[in-house]
Amino acid sequence: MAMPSAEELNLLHANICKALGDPKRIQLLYLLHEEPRHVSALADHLDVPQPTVSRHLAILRERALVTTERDGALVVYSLADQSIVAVLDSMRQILRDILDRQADVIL
Amino acid sequence: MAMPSAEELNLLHANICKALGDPKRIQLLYLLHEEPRHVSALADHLDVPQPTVSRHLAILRERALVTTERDGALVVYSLADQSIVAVLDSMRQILRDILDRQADVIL
DNA sequence: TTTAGTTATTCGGATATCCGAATATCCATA
DNA sequence: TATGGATATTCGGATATCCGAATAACTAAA
Repeated sequence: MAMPSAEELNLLHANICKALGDPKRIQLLYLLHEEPRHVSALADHLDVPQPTVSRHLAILRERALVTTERDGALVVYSLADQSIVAVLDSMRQILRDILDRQADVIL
Repeated sequence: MAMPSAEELNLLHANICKALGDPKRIQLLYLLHEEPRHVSALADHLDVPQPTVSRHLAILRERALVTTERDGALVVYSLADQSIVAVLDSMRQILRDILDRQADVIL
């Protein structure tokens, strides 16, 4: 993947968007923006079972959106690139504008 | 949907990301950023059957990311909010940074 | 009102994603 | 090396998404 073609880049781009396309994963990224956290702390914050969080984290990890570091028995997750939350914030602003303009948006 | 809860907002947010999570739809948004275009023009540019483009456009339309205007027999699509491409560009930059750092990213 | 051109929808099967539950793996400590 | 806590993975069925093909719906012009 030294020089991805425009087509490959679009595919990777879409895969990142797909990784963001889940409410739990969005919350995970915002939580990790506050501070690095280990898995069970994230599971507590999201109030979902630990295996579910681990699967979501694996998806973010495969896309290289988060990184991991071992701390004894814990695995601490961090954002690979803090600017991902800026992207999420921009999208949220667009969403607010859309909601202001019209209300018949698919839930 | 006057005052969406944080949870609802996350869901809408994820739905927008999901709408972006397809290479064809990303290309559609970039094409519409260049200029408003009608359906068959978009189909030609993407080299996919017209019904496929219409279905992708419907997904973007349901999320209010694009708007339509009739011009005789044609239906002209436009970006509802031009800043969506800024978001896509930011994501693309993050993607480039990721690719620069490591190569084992899921295709 | 017929015809031709443009766009939207439906149907079907293949594929992908989701989650709960169970379990495997890894690590530190005793 | 045995134990317990933390994390990752696998399996299964339900659900969602994808695309090609066929067709329906709409528009303008004859």
